[in-house]
Amino acid sequence: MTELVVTRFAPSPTGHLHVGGARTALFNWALAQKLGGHFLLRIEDTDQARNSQEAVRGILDDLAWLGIHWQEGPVHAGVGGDPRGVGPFFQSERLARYDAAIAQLVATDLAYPAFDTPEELDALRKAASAEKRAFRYVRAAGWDRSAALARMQREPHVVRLRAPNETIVVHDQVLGDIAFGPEQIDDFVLRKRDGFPTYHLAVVVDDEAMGVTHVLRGPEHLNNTPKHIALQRALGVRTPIYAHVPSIQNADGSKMSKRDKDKAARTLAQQAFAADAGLHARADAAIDAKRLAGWLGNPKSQLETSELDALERVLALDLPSVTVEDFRHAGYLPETVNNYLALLGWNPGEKLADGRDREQFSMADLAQKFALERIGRGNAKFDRAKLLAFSQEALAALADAEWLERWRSWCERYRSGVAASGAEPERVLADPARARVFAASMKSRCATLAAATAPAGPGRFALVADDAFSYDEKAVAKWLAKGEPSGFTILTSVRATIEKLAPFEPTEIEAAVAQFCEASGVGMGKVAQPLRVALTGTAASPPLGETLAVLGRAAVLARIDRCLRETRPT
RNA sequence: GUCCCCAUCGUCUAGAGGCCUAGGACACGGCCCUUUCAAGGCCGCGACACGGGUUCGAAUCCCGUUGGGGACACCA
Repeated sequence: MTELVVTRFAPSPTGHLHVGGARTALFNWALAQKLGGHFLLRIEDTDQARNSQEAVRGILDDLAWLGIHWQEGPVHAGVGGDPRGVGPFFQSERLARYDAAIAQLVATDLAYPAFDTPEELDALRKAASAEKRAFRYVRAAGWDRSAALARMQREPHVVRLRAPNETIVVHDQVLGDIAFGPEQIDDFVLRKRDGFPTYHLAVVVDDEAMGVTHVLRGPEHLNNTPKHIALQRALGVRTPIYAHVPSIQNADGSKMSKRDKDKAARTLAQQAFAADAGLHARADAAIDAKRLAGWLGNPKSQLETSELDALERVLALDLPSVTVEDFRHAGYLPETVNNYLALLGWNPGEKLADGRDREQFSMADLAQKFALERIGRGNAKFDRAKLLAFSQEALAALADAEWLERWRSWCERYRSGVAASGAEPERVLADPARARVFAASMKSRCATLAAATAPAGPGRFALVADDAFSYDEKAVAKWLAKGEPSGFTILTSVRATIEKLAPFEPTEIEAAVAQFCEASGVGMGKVAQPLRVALTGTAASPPLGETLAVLGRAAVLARIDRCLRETRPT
């Protein structure tokens, strides 16, 4: 009888999923798929101090967007997971289980109550560090069990495990066997003063209760693993298979974390305020002035996610993307994020027919090919340029209709930001034929969905009103004012051709313009560039046929007229 | 400070003792294509951290050095 493979992702609800967490979730999901097992989601909300419903919702939403679905876990108002959803798996709702484990351990004298105050422990730690030795909690000599148990009934206390006096070997599937000597496992806390379990207890009890067979997690947990094994032995339960994946770092080698955004925001905000004191008024409208001042002055403080978002918006800060939501906002496809993340520390090890390594794969490929043996051991730096290149390629590979659908829903979700940039997606979306041309011409020109609406982006010209763009002076001088005949003259005559043209589609437009060139004996550039300047304000745009077709005849004529009116010297 | 982990082009990586003159991708540079901007095609630049072993033979195994990362909470 083979055991059902169960993997899990167990985030604590402190904000949107960051890339490291997303990759861990993805790997766990993939392993379960590969082995025909279950992937479950468990919210580790045992810290009463930092814990938010909003964050839970955000994480669930992030996972659902990525397409990482759980067979077992929280059921949350239509977000992600299996509709049969077993759960909810919130540790805060499972306190009875942890207490039962504690009772068992205390009864067998494998755990004991301790009454030290946080201040006392703090003093001990300081003393240890002053003497340059490692602090290790040990039960005082002459400890009286029955007195302690009696005292436990009436005094606030924590419960600690009696750490075993033995070396514990972790059989890590990525790193190999790692030995931890007894001096590295002290009598750590299992249950806090507030009655909530610590992470260590909750994780061990739940992994056992949920039948978890494989634990894939970040490297920060490696040193916790011997503690977990010690606890499993005390409890008399199995030890799952462990695998620790390397961390994801910033370009400078520091660990990639949510704090990076906060730090970058402080620096950028200070610069912005220094450059323009008037910005203070705008910032004050968005977030509490006192909070803002406190945060600016104290590098250790952090803004709430909502405050940070508000500040980012009003000051137009360009903050680094670190969470899944950031990348979604930045216009990446979920499959691209998954693909890139998976490649950070894992690869399928396949060669393509042309000799290149397989780097691009789908979720289905991942589910089929994922294997622990191919997880790398070194840390990986997050390379935004490569992600962008992946995004570019994935977007270009989409069918026009698909691109359009993705772009439409992106625009809807981030409507306010799109509007703030001055883009009006409805302008092209309103007409299916024009929308399709837009999609086709944006696909190879946009590395992200957001690029299409960006203020200086390639789709800009099609998304603004006919009188809402300005003319690049240099382009006007070079392509309209100069030459014999001048661009203005050519514009006037080509206008007549355009006015009569039907159907108004890329191929026909291209042909008509080519014919016009032929007939009037001027080169293509002499016609195309003046048209581009008149239509988009600049000399750069998609091919002429696409540019005109996207705008539609009425807009094209209106823009030519406006250009003649506004830029032609009288 | 103590403990743990890691180490191939700038970055992600392939590499399981001879297939390695170390392969691919991104980035970068050049050329081609071209009505502009892209996209695409071709070419180029570019790495086994260092020092000792083991072996007929080391990027690959062992030891040390150096460098990087992580952990040392009543956070997870």
